[in-house]
Amino acid sequence: MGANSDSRAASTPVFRRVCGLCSLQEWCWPVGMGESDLERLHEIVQHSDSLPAGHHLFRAGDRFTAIYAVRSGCIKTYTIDLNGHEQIRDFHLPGELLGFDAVYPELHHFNAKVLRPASVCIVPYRDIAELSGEFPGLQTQILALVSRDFSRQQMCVEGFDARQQLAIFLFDVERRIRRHYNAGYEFELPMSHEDIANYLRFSPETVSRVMSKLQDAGVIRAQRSHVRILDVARLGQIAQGIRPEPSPPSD
Amino acid sequence: MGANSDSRAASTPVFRRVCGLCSLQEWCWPVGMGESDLERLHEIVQHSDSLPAGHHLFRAGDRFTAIYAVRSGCIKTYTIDLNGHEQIRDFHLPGELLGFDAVYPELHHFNAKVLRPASVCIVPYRDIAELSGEFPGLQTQILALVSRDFSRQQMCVEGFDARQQLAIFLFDVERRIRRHYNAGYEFELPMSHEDIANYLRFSPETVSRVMSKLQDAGVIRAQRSHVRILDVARLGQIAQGIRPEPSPPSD
DNA sequence: CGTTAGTTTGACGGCACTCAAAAGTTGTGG
DNA sequence: CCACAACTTTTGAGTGCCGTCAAACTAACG
Repeated sequence: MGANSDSRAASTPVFRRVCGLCSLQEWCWPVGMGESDLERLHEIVQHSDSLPAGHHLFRAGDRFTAIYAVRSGCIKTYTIDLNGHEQIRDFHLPGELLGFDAVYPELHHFNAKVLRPASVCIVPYRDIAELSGEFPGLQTQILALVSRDFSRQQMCVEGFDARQQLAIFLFDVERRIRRHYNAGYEFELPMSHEDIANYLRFSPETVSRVMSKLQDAGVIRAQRSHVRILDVARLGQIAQGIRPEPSPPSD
Repeated sequence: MGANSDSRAASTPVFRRVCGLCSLQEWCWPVGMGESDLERLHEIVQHSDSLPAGHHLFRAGDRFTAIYAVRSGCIKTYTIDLNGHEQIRDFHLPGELLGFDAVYPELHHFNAKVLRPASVCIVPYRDIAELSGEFPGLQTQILALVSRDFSRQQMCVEGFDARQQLAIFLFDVERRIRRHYNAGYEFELPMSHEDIANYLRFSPETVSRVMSKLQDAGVIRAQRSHVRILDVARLGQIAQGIRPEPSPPSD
């Protein structure tokens, strides 16, 4: 799975070729880290090869050993409920972390499965704990990242109807994708309608219907998973529950 | 607001009288802490007097300075959306923490308001960060607490219909209350039906209706906010989405 | 080119929301 | 102690959104 313990060329600082070049570094770890810190960090981070769709990073019940950072592709975390139905907890795109759910009690609550071919960084938790002692800034950074993901994940539950929830979802996913691949509000949804429906807790048919309605309204253009946001402002308004009706903000 | 800087009698270790006697200590902080650690901890923790219902611990937009631990009473965190409607994020009962939402970017996202007269411990975040350097176990403990609250808060969104969601809610609240006041599955809901409805994202009428149905089914006995769980096992099954119908687990 | 999985579209039904009013509870002042 | 007001909870009737079931359509893959 990993591709870490290979040739550590002596002359050039190897972390430049891995963590140093990684587009994630500004997101994942404090930018203020010095070179020696980065080198130290690189020693404990494992970098995976490309993982095929369907591959599991970990499964519910696995012992918690590491935190993962997505470098490319898409990974979903999910559980299986008592009726055997899949329940998706979150989608993880490049620049995002997963595995924190398991910090306590050191067991994974979720399954993590690759949706689109993905490569990840694997950060052993024990080493993080050690490093935190040396660099107080690191633990603050970790809490900040957890806090960020925490806040974000609550967003999609905020919608009052399917239309608003889907608008929030599209708005959010587009923004997260654009951070790494800017393509002018045009993008591929890395997950199926069925997965979206599962995540937002409605049926695949509803995803389709609401997409069509948004398209009819001229807000987006969507054919299957290929989406282009035509009216960003309007989509944002819908996501925020602003109806083009009455009710001035002065309540 | 605080009542911390009063007579520190020299002879008896004062932290015993405050943090040492506090019923929260086993929940809030590592039990493995030595006496000197506890003493140090007590120095930085402020203990509030009883706060009246309606009092705000902090408001959205406030600068993040401290984490709060509830000692008694009930506190709700909520936001106000663009239409001026309150949206409750969570209820905080004795033994639980709040304020972590603001770790990044050091601003509170939520309002925190006392529902039932409450007393809290106030832990300045700067001091926590300092202490964490000395005691590596502390930051692990904090992450664990965040992780615990994180997991718990996701529960109530898991229900597929009002019946299941309310069952989850009652089951959860009863358990959390019983941790500190064991009264044989009989308890007072510390929040109004309107707050419950807001939190679970349905109408107060639905709360009433579903409560009545659960009572008719002999699962609970409920008059207004006074609730007694009659059939714990059944309530748990409802919460887990188990219908007394077909669908064997072999899918 | 056939098979399969995923998406779109339609018809129908049920759960929960809205509107509305009655009943119960809490707080205040006489 | 009682009367009244303000609020919360309960109960009922009507409506709409979304889920289920079903079928047609499209894309992907061998």
